[in-house]
Amino acid sequence: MTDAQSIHIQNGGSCEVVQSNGVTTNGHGHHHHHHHSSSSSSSSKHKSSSKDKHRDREREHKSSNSSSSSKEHKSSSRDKDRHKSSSSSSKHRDKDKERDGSSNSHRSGSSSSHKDKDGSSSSKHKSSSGHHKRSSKDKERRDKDKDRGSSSSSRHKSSSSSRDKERSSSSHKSSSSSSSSKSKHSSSRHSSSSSSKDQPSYDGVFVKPEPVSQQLMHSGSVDAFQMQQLGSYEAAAAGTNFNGNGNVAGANYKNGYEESIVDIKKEEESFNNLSQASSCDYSMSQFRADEPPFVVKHEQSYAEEDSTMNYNDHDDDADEMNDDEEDVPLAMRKRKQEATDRPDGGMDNDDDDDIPLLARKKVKKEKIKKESKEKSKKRVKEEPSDDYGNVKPKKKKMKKEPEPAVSPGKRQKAKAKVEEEEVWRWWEEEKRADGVKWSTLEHKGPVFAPRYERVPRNVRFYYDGKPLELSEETEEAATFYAKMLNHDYCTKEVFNNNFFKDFRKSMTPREREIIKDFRKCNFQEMFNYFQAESEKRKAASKEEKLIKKNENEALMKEFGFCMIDGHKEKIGNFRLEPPGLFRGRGEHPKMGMIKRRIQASDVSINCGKDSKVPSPPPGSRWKEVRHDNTVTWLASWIENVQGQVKYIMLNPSSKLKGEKDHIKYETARRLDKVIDKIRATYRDEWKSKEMRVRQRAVALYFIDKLALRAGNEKDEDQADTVGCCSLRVEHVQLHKELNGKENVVVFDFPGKDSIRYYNEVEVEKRVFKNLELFMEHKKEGDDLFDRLNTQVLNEHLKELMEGLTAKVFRTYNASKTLQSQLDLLTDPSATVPEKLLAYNRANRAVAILCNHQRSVPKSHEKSMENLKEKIKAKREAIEKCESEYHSRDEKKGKQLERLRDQLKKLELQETDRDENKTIALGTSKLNYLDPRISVAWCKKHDVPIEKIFNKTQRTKFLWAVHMADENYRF
DNA sequence: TTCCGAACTTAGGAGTTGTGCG
DNA sequence: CGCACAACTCCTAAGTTCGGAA
Repeated sequence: MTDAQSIHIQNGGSCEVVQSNGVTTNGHGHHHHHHHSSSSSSSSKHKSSSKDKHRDREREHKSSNSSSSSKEHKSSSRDKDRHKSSSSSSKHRDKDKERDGSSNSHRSGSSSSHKDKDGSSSSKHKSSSGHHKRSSKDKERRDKDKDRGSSSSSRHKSSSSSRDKERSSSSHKSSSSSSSSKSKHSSSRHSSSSSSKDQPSYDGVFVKPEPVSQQLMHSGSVDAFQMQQLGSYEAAAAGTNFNGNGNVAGANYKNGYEESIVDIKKEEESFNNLSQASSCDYSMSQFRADEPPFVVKHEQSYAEEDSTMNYNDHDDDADEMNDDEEDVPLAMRKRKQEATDRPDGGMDNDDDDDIPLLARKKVKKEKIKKESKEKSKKRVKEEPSDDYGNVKPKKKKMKKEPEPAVSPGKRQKAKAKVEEEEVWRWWEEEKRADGVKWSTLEHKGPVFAPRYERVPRNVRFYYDGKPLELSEETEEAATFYAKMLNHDYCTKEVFNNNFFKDFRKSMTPREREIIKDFRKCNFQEMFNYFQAESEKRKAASKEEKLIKKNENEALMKEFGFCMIDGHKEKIGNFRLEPPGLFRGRGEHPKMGMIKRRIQASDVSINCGKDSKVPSPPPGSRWKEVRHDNTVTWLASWIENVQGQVKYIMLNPSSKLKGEKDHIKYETARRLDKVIDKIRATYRDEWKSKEMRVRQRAVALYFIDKLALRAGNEKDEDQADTVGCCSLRVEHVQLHKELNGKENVVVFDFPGKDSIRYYNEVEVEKRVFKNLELFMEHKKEGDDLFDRLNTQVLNEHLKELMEGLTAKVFRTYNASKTLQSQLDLLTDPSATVPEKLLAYNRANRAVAILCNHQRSVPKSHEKSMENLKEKIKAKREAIEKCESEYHSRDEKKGKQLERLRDQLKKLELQETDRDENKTIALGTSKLNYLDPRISVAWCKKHDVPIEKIFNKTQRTKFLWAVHMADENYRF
């Protein structure tokens, strides 16, 4: 594999990941401190990115919130910071950044206006914090307004507003200030200035880190790493290299660790690929100014066009725009009207109102309430499958021999293969074609949450300083909050308000009469009690723990498995979710609401027609029992906070899940066969006369190159996060030139789970021009791609390849990247630990591409300090040794060598730990990387599979372990 | 034909367990 | 031998996509 070259190709434009180096992420460590910190000042809650922690704390302080909150800080803060808090601010910030100060003002203004429109509701919330909302929201608002009407929605709206607020406030740390000012928190301006670079942190949400600076990295080479990490990490790859000099990039890679890699190759590669870079690490990205994430290679190729086009461009574009009436933004259709606001202009005339697709936003659904509806019943399809007939013998699974095609008849008796016992080698059987998922299914039903146990009488709830006895239901609600007293959530106003509202609902009339002010509630004693209980549990004797463990196992044995088509399979989540407080991520408008206890009468059971129906708890009945073999769930219920259906399904090791997973990767491999054509097509479409086609082509380019998510529209009662199709004007900044790169697009937006995505990407000129066009006459809350949404995009993709959807690109680019990085980084003659390092780097490259982040472990800072201490001590030892060393002293010489070696190791560890601080490798390994690539790599390089996959992963990927040989290639 | 909800995948954090170290 | 930290498991929120209802 080493030949990297072959590999690269990957995307045409896309990504490539890091070349060699790229992979590494870099150290972020540093980052935090840097930037953000300063910004932190902003009081706003949001967190600034990096340092978040600190900030968080700050916030906490600031925030008044309930008394309770007091403590929380610590732990969570950071994490939260990243996500949650940041969110709000972030958005704004983004904008801020872009516009920065001046603009801000405008915005705010505008926003305000919008708000106004929105209406009342918003105002309220806003008041609290933010003010402005962004235009986008405006749209939403509009929608909402329409929908909801002004009234009630307030909350929601409010939520929306809140978002706005948040955004505003948060806005970047610094910049945001403007907005912030209003917002309560807002801090003032800190440095608003920070221009682009600063990070924009969304305050809340992203908290991440700061960029690391490159600093540390040991070697110079490091830079490269950093770069990569930062931004692209790889970006480097292409672009960077070039720009920077290819060498650099490439080289580093290892260097960090030391090796050098193939610079050359990389460079070449880089050309080919575009890079993807991604990431946001918060940290990184920011810093990385240097590198150019993408490569521009294409440009060259397309350059020609551009040139021509350029001239025309304007014209063309213009024309196009005008022309396209068709263009009307999708939204329009839905539109709400409100549209008026926008100046619209340019883009489409048509659109005048154009409401882009969005318009439609839905208001949330009140559905929740409706739960009743459940139509469910209908489905029951019991399709009689032949198989049915038999009831399955529950016998266990047999291990079947491997006969391929065997009919599904499962049961054969086990032959003697003992193998791993009951492994069901479904991958050796034929797949079922139709939508039928199983023939027979029997299970014991879900395990209910333990019933509430009252706290001892001496553990009291205080109201206004006086102990107050609570009814059972009220007390339970109080304990939900008490258990979280030290969590950051408790410092959030939305959380506290939502909780108190629901808390009051659970009270008896008399209690309700008394408890009217949340600030007078004191949960401290309860909190202390739970802490003590927790300690007690930890301190329990071995016997006690063992007993508990056994009980648990017994439960798992009884309810944790089901019989499906004659095989015993593990259930993924056989316990119903216990009641508690809803913990939404980011600035979720519903955080803090009480998730109520689920009763048998809330649960629908799905099982085989001829199987034994699980028995509900004595005295109760299931809401429904159905026999639908076209779905895979065993039980379902509607969760009250968001009104969505929750399910009990099988474990990832099951056939049902594994088969689907296999299909997913096969689809991605099919994409590999047509990717060149697709890339050529979308490039071509950048010149289309139709605005919608251009938008679609540019969006697809981002999805391919940056591995962005599709980006569905969201309701207002959810956190404001976006994906590719839902990007708004404020999430993107265009720079003709930035840090030595041309045509740079800076993405900064809250993605899934409110994780910040920050990336400075060098794009082809034509893309850049198109973006300018798309943004013309739009304001902050407007959709960047107003004629596009995920349905439209996926419909188009379906025409390009069967089964192709936006998410396939993520899977494809992730797996492709792993394959190419492994080829590039693995030295066949290296030792196993070295190979593992290479594997982890390849994995890291993917994680960066996909922007998989994690909060910095709470103990990270401390552990880094410890490590630094050790390094320092080691250095001193070396110095001492050196001073005592006289050239002929062999002993000393050896000792010196040894010490230097140890130092190197420690430094390596430091880098590695720091680099991984904000990067989560598990998500990509579990969901995006074709396991066969890893299996083949292990087989080829004699690396035990256990080194790569832990036990859970091995069971999930058992099919891959059996299917792939060392020659497998994605 | 659009709209909407059901179904299923992807995601990070909390909590628990394992483990190497001093 | 307890500790610090990493590894892993569990949990459930938050996405995407599909297909059926209206």
